[in-house]
Amino acid sequence: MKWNQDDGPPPRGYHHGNLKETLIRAALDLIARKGPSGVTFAEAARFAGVSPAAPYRHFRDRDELLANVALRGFGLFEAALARAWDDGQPEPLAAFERMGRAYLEFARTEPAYYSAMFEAGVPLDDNQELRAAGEGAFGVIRTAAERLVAQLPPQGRPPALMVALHVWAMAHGIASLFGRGDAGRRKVPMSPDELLEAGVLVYLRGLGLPSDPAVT
Amino acid sequence: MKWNQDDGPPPRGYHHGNLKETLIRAALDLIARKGPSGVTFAEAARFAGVSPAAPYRHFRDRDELLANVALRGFGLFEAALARAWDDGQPEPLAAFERMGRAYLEFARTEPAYYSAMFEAGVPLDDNQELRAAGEGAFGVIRTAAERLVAQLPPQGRPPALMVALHVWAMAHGIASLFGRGDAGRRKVPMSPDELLEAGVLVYLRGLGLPSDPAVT
DNA sequence: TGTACATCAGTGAACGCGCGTTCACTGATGTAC
DNA sequence: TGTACATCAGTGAACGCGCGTTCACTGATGTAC
Repeated sequence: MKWNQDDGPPPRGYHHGNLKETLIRAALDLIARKGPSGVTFAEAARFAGVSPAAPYRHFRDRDELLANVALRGFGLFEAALARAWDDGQPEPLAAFERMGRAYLEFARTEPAYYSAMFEAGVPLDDNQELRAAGEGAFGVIRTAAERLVAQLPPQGRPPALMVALHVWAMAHGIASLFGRGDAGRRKVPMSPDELLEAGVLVYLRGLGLPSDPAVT
Repeated sequence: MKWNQDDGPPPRGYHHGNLKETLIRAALDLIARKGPSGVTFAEAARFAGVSPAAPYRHFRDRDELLANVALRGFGLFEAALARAWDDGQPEPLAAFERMGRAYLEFARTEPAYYSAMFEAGVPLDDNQELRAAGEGAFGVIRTAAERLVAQLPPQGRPPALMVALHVWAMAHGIASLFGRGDAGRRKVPMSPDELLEAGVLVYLRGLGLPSDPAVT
């Protein structure tokens, strides 16, 4: 599995041709097997079949490599959430629940990305691009929250930002406590999906949703 | 700060006398400075002022050291939650909110313990004692949820376990996304305490609480 | 109370290992003319 | 189209370092009698 680019002939010879990409994939593989702290430059290079000095042509250090993984992860995450939300079609509440399931599905099927994004301790402060990517993903949740809140009568509307943060926190909490296959995760008698769906429904009822009787 | 036991004269001479304790403190210090993956046997020994072989008299390996830290952390955590809950005095809803604040306070003031308990990847499967300690802490939340749920009319009671899991997930989500001083944490325009309190209140309202008009 | 002995807890030197990082280098690729 | 040259991307050898782990050892402590 060394030359696992999606297509095209395996590159050969002196120049790898696709090393940056391959190193990111190697990092994902290492995160999946040993956690974010198990990622080393040397082993990523070995995985890619190049000399240990080669990664320095593409990343300043290990942190920059991990930041790239997280950056890519946020992009995929945002796309997955946006696809599930689908602009609130056909109906915001159902779309919102669908987005919640997409959140957990991402955490479950891409634990390495999720880990790099939220648990690797990549500093957001000195990486504007990464911060923007994270906010892009959160923006999907926030937009969805705005649509939901807009269904409430104007005098009783909570801040959409707060609603988005609550839902994000619950989704992240469930994903991180119960949502992954790691040994060490707590076992509970309901699936993460059920747990999140029920939690969000209770929460939204607390907000007064659904308030429009025309909506099922 | 090498001989920082709480009291008593600094031990001297060939036998340290308090090494196990000191190694655990060293591990906490290292977690606080570098995260769980920054804990090494060698550096813990150096911190304690003993030879690198000494820790092997007390812990089989690094994982056993971290498991001990987590174990102790769960004990402190359970005590802090139980103290805040205070058997639901004077009134379950207020006590519940107090417990929520205690949760976040623990995560904020003892980030090293919190990290060892929830993020270090210490495997719960092969450590029955640790699992029991974790369940002990969760038991406090669960008991509190039972008391709250009992205030609802019998026909509309949700499972207390589910309620406890939802609240735990939200508290953990908030603590882990916004609740600590690390660089890399998201900044939001409300404090974690406010966010959790508001979230729990909305959630409980969704359950139908407070349902007893005699309770303020 | 004293003595002999077993056990405990820490020593310090040693080892192999993998990692991060640097360096002068070189093969391959792209481009100006 | 061909040639000269600059630039790019990877080499491979080397280094210092800290870690995990083992080992025979030894100082200190506890206990049987």
